[in-house]
Formats: sequence, C-alpha cells, structure tokens
Amino acid sequence: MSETRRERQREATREEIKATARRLLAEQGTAGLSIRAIAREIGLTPPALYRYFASLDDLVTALIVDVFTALAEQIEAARDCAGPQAPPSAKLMNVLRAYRRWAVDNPADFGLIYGTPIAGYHAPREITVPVVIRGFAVIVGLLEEMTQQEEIIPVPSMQMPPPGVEASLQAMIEGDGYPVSVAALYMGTVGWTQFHGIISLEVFGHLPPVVGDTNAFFEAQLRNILIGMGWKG
Amino acid sequence: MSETRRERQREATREEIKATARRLLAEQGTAGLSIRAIAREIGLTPPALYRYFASLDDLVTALIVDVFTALAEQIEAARDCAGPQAPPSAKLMNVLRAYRRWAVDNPADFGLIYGTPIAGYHAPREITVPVVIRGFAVIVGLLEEMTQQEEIIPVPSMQMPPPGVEASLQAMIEGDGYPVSVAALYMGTVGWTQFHGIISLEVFGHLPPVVGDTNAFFEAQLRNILIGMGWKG
DNA sequence: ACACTTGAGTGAACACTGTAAACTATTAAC
DNA sequence: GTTAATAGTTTACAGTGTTCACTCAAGTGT
Repeated sequence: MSETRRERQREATREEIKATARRLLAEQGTAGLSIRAIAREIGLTPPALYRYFASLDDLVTALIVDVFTALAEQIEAARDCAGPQAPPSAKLMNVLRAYRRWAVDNPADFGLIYGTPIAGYHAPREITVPVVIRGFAVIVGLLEEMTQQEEIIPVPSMQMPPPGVEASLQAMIEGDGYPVSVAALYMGTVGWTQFHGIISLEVFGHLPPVVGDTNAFFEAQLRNILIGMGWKG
Repeated sequence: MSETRRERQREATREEIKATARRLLAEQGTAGLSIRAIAREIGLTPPALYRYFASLDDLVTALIVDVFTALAEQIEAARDCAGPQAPPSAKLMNVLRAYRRWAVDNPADFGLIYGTPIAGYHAPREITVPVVIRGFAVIVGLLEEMTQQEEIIPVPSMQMPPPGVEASLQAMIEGDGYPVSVAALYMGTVGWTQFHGIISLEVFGHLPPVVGDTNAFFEAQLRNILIGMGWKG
C-alpha cells in the first residue's frame, strides 16, 4: 500500500473530477455532463481528463458505481437509525422510505443508474451488479430477520417461486455465500420490483398526475405490499 | 380539411422522418438519434428537417407520442384477440403479457418513453399524459369488467385508497367523464406501477441476473398481483 | 398564360461535443 | 544530478444542433 505523494494527488483529482461531474449532473441533468464542461469547471483542458478516465463512458461508469454506493449507504443508514433493538419491520419500512426519498431528491442520480442515462450507453453488468446487490442485500436481510422473528409468515406463493427462478436464487445464495432463505430472497426480489415501479414512475413524472398525493400512495403501498407477502402488521 | 397536394406531400415526409428516426433509434439506441443522421439516411441536408420539426426536441416529442400510440394499439389488439366473449381476466392477462413483450422487443422505444431518453430532455406533460392514459384506460376498463362480473372482488385495501389519492382518482373520473369505479381505477394504478417495475427492471437489464428466468418470474407475478387484489383465479 | 407568392431545399457558418497525437514542463527515483 | 515517468497543453479531426442567406420549383390569382 505505497501511498506515494503522487498517487494521493492523482486520487484527489480523480475525486474532484467525479464530484464536479455529479454537481453538473444534478444542476443540468445528463445534458450538462460533458468532458469539456467538467474540464472548464475544474480549470483544466479537456484532454487532461483522459489521464484519469479512459473515456466519457468510463467516467460515467465510475459515477454509476459511486451513485449506487451512495444509495446503499443511505439505505444502510436508514436501517440503523432506529437503533439495533427496533423490530426488523420498522427498519425495513425506514429503508424503503429512505430509498424513495433519495430517488425523489436526486432524480438525476436515479436516472443515471435506472434510466437510459447517456446516449447509447449502458454500464457493463460485471461492474454494476455487485453494487446493485449491496442495497438489495439490506432489504433481503431484513426480510430474513422478519421471517425468523415471525413478524412475517411468507404466504405460500412466496415460499415457492417458479422452478427456473428458484434455481437462480439458489445459485445466488450459494455462489455469494449469502446466508438467507430462498423465501426471503424471493420476497426481496418481488418487493424490489414493486417499489422500483412506484418510485421510477414517480421520479420520471408519470405517477403524480394520476394519484395526486404520491406520499399517501407510497405509504399505502408500503403496507399493502408487505401485507401481501404475509406481514402480520 | 383542405387536402391540398402540398399538404399531403408534407405529411408524407414528416412521416418518413419519424419512421427513419425510429429505425435509427431501434438500431443504435438514442445515440443514433441525430438530425444529421436522419437527414443523411433520408437524402436531405440537415437544415431541411427544420421545415418539419422546430428542433430535435420537437421531433423526439412527436416520436414519444407515436410510441405511446403504438403501445396503446398493441394493448388494444391484445385485449381483442381472444374474442369479445372471452372473460375479462383472460383479456387482462393477454394485455399485460403484450405490454411486457412489446417492451422487451422494443427496448429503445420503451426507454424513450419511460427512461431519460435524450440528454437533458423530458417530454412536456400536457402532451404525454393523454397518450399514457389511453393504454392505462384499457387496463382499468378490464378491471372494471372483472369487478362487475365478480371475477374479482376487490380486497378492502383496494376499495378504499388513501384520502388524497381517492380525491385525485375521483377528479380523474369526473373530469374525463370516465365511467369507472374508484376501486377499478385504484387497482389499475397499483397494478400499473407493479408491472412497470418488473418490466422496466427487465428491459434495463437489472432483473435477469437476479431471477434468471424472467418469463417464469413474470408469469408468477401476473397471478400473484391479480390474486393480491382479490381475483378469484 | 403570365406574374407573383409561397415554401422546399441547399451551402456556409457558428458554437459546441469526444477524442487522438505530439509536445512541454514538472516531479519523482536512482 | 541525471534519467525516467507523468501531468498537462496545443493542435487537430470528425461529429453534433442550429441559424442565415440564398436558390429554385411548385402552386395561386388574374
């Protein structure tokens, strides 16, 4: 771990570039995200940035990883903010609310990771999948706890996913050494898709004209979805 | 309705431009969607296109309307393909499957309307909302039929949406003269968000690495979601 | 049938974009 | 103190959306 002066300096400018990029992203959307704009902002010539990122796509990939990480940290913070004694169901609801609030407050970031961020660009899976999993794992972990404490008694349909799906989930559990039941993982997946649907429609502006009070809608769905899985709420 | 020769010609090139745009979109994603590329393909100089669309954004908006319309037509075709005698539940399942298949087969189109299509661009609501509603209305209509024929007996949570939401739905029913029960509209909204979550995660590639067999996952959710609302399937 | 108007299309230009190559100057290493 | 690596610049190319001034053909009015 040779922490030479140069390497530290290099890492610092790399961070500065990413920070500037995310600021521009938040201010002007993906339109403002250009090598030249970042360079201008930071006081360098555009080609200089190529010392730090091989291309704009490369920079975007790095941003995506950062954004997923930030989201995962928000989620983990929300899980822990009610104290370790809190029932897992309370933690889970905090987590889901935090997920939504983060998406609504940072629509550009959300669009970057869950939309079609930059023209023609889609992040390489082998890089994004692990960081996606981190936030996802929190949700699954809490569902597992809820199951063990019998706060939730998974309904039959959640206990037996379709064969093809079960195989994939099983492989995930074994492959990643992930000590969790198939039911919890399946509930996590189902819940993830359902909450993602609500949040993504809200962020992109399609939901508000229909439901009006998106807050109330979300809270109602929060209960409905968990109850639908077998929560004794 | 003066159908002068010139006006017909004009409309024809407008259509040709849009068709070329959608082809480029399907072939190369939003990256290939450029005024100059379209002009090149179609054998015109770039500025000529400004006779037909005020800007690229304007063209994109027109494309979005077309895409929503195409989706609505797919949905309506799927509703009717099983014949008028078919039970509404069968029609609804056909509709939802058609929705998914369309999205999976036309990811660029799907991204255009439900993602962050072009850098910094978001379609004006007053234009998109009506075309969104058209497909949505089909789903709601079938849920209403299912309710009337008692194929579905809405669970309590679907019969009483939260107050703020109910007000908005009620306003929608009255404002648009839309002869449908609040419960059906609410179920439609909830189902819409949930299916959208699955489909959008699948199209953008986040779901497959987790569930493996997305087909089986979708079919299972199709049943689960309807049953969760009170379907006697 | 002829003049007049309208509108489609072009060419050149401006201000941008990502990126590559060659070069300079600074900094670390021996 | 010499040498090697590396940060950064200049210049350049090919592409983008868009505007302006212009040409030329098609339709219209008399």
